Amino acid sequence: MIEQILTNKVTEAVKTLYQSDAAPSQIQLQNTRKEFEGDITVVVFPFTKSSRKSPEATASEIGEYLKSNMEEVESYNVIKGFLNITVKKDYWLSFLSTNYGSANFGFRDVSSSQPVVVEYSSPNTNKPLHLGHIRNNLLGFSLSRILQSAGKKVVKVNLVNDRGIHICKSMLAWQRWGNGETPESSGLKGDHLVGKYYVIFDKYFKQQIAGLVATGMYAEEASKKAPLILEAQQILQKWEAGDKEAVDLWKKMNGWVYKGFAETYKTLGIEFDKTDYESQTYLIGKKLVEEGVQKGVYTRREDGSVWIDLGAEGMDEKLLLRSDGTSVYMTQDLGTAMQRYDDYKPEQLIYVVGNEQEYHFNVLKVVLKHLGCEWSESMYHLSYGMVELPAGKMKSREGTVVDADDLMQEMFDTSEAMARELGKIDSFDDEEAKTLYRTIGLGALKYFILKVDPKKNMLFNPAESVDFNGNTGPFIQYTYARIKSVLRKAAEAGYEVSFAPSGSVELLKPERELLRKIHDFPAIVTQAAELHSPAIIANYAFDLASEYNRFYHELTILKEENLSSRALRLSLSQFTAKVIANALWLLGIDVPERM
RNA sequence: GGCCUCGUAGCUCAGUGGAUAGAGCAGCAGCCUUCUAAGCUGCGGGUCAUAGGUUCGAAUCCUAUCGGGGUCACCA
Repeated sequence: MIEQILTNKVTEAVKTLYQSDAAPSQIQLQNTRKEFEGDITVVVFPFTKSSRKSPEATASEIGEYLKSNMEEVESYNVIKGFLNITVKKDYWLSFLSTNYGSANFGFRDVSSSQPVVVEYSSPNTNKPLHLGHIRNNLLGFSLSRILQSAGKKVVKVNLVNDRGIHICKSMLAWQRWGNGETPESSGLKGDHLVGKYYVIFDKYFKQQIAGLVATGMYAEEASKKAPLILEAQQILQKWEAGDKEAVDLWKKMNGWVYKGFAETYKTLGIEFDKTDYESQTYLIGKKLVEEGVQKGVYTRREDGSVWIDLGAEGMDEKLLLRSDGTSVYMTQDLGTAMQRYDDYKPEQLIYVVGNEQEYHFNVLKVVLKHLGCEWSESMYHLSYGMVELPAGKMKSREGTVVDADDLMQEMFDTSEAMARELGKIDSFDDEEAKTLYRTIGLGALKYFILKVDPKKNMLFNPAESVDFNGNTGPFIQYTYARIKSVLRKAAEAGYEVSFAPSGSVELLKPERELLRKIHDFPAIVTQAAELHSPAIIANYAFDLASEYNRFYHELTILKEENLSSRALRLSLSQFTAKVIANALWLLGIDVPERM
């Protein structure tokens, strides 16, 4: 890579010219801004201390040194403290000809021995997936692909929260008001059916609370004493005791939900290597807590509850086990983490979980450390922000959640309407058209969500998310499809899409800009993996597509009569298509051959 | 209240130590006998929340203040 060579040569220049060692952090390279001539810019301000000359003079001296000592340098110019280097076209052309046919340009082979474990999705089994889960799923899936492409072995894990009081609420409501309704009899997706009874529970529960409050009870007390919640707790106790009736119902309803989830995951296009269930891992956690008590790092109180005091770490006292011996959230996560470590000895253990749980994960890390698990340092919480709606926050109880299945269907419908309006599918058969609606609808949704920095809260505006113009997934997909069309036309005309480097071919500005952009891709993948941010890839993909569109409009391709130029532009187009496809693949977005 | 986090154009977002802070949307004006107009070009739009500080250089780092969000459960 040219950047590496340049870094070395600049170090050498500073050493030779000023008898001084430049620290790696002092060597700042950046892409030259478009309004100036050049490809790569060296910022020379850091060297003026050792040169004891003006920034301009320093830049000129280094520029002169590079020009005579580095064969890739064509020329240079100096503006203030910025040394703009123009790289020889031979470098660019050889970069193009050696890489344009490579299927996995920008991706590294998997080289790590220990895997990175990415846990994401992690749904509760009492209601269907919603918009918040979509952000989670897309981030987790995309991050997995990014890490893998940066050379990591990746294991994608889903941790299903299949036990607890919330499930029992749905079970109770179904027993009482369900009349034996099943997904088959109702025509509802399993997860939606179970979610329906969760809502029914809540409705009657609220009525009971209101009734108790009317008799003079405080609301807080009423919510603990309402008959429905007491019954749900009884079911939970029965379940923990292994009561057959409770367990059978639990299995049946969870089965419906899993079927529904599987469908949603499939439509969304995400998958897992392994699925864990909390009903199986919470016991490991309990054992760990016992161990901690025996080691004396956790303390058991008189009532039987177990605590850890994290005052020394600037945190609170934290409950690890209830007085009745049942486990809490932290207990389960301890168990799950330990199991992950035992199974994989991961290089890094990544949790894709909302930022409202930041404190929880900080505590989890420290609690494990107290147990002597130094590996807890390798846990990384990818803490993403909430998805807000124009009307405000999503609240399941107020019916303001955006259901995942509904949302995807809406995207498909909109893309269909749009494609018809634009007359895009006249030559498509039904099957191909349907695939296109899905590809584009999902492309719009995924890009809309992934282009935002994970850690930030984001606003989901339904009207804007179905927009297919501008900075959107479909714009990028369209750029790809158009390149494919050009390549098809070229093949029909008998032009060969191959590039033989030739000294006589010119490299015009739009071509050079496009090549520079493509040249950045491998570095972008590395950066995205380091920062755990699919948004970096998304924004890059848009920049690249924009760059191609400028190239496309400024230069003819098929009508170009100079053979070398046409070959250059065709191979450049093909290269761009490949990189766009690779970038979108990292985001889990498919590309259409035609649109 | 303690801790965490965010605040950039009318709106949604890029930009985390470098040049005159960028896109898209929305608004206005152009471009389809042409390789796909889901596109391209142009115009207008900014006290980078505020005030200090560090630095040759700050939207970016530090401190304080203001504003939004989160969190501090024998919920998950």
